[in-house]
Amino acid sequence: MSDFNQKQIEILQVAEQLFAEKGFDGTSIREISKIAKINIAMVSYYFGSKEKLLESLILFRTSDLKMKLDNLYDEKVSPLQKIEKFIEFYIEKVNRNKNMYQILNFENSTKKRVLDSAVFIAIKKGNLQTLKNIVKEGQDALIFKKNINVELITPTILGTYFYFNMNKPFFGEIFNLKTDSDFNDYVKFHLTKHIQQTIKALLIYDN
Amino acid sequence: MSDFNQKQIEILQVAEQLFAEKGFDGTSIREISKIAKINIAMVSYYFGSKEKLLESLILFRTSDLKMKLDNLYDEKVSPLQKIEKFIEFYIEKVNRNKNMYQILNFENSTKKRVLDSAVFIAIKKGNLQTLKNIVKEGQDALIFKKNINVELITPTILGTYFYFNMNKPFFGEIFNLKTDSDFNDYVKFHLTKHIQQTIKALLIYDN
DNA sequence: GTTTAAATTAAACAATTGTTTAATTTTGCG
DNA sequence: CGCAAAATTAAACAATTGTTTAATTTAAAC
Repeated sequence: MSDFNQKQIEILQVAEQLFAEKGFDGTSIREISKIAKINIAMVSYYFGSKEKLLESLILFRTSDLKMKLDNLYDEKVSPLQKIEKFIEFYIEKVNRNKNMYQILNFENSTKKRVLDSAVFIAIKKGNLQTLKNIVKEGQDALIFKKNINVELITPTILGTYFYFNMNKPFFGEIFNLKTDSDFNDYVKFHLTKHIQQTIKALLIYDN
Repeated sequence: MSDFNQKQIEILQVAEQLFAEKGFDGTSIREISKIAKINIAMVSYYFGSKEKLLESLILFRTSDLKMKLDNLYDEKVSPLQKIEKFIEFYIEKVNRNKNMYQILNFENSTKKRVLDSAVFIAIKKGNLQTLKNIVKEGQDALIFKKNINVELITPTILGTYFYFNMNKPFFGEIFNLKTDSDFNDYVKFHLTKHIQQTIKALLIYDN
């Protein structure tokens, strides 16, 4: 497993925050060092380089990104409730790790760094399979309609969340969300519900 | 209006491409100059600074970002068809200006630069109003259900698109999209349809 | 307490950054 | 042509970047 000592973890946490706020290229080692209250040489000493610091951060957080949604499949609840729970867990998890996702989303779209996408593709495929199982169960029970493009459900779930998050100033204004707490509450109680309703409608309504 | 000469436009186009690919901080003026085949001093000469180059780029593209969807409101088509057209136009426009949106999305989430969000908030509010008009029309005609959180529809429309775009490697693999042309075709014919179906279901299906 | 390895430091390193300067070339107009 | 403004250039600039060095301090083991 990831064997980082306390000092390393502190550095990683500061780096995570700054990378999310200002981007990898927009963050300097001196800035990280200053906030983490360490000497600039410590980053190279512990991680080797700035690039490897990012790799270590991803390694450090990867376990957090893995969803344990498989148990959902066995539960004795209706497919509809499984979908609701799937979305609730997903949004909650992504929202808890929003800084890491912010970093990954950007570094992934950027052509500068090639972060090992094989790991993340594997995770995404796992989550997709879980979703496929639930959808199939709902279709077999004649609750969900046929001809569902399951692969595009996750983009709608996470995309809605990310777009909402990326446009914090706009939605903060029109929904009058002043603090981070207000924002998180809105995500938890209203945005999650919107996404649940959207996906449920998509799965059920046959036009 | 924006009075940029041909040389300036060439620089802006190169900058747009590179900023989208590598981020603002990840792109150097020398890199832009090299590709645009100009002297590095020309950027300062024409735009003042790198930061102002970004501002000029935004100014240069802002008119492209404005949607002319208002005419949609008057058309003699059903609210359902208006929604379909709204989404089709929206996705088409965003996809055509994807580089600019990529830049704006990132620079907007970053706490480093404060790009004048007032302009974009105004644009977003305008689009939102158009959508509200359509939804209200559908509700009055008893086609759409009551209690729709219209503000969250755009996040679902654009969020789905952006998430799909941000994860090009993943979706390229599972959908076997090898070229950019394949990708654009998938967006145009399948992703757009998915989003249309999703929003229509959300507007109609009452659980 | 001595010794050895790990941790920490300040300083220097070369490379790259955005920007400016000052000189030269090109352009357009009378 | 002659001339003034605009465009273009190479060079230098100071600042910041990531990284390394070599010396010092701290910690742990014997």
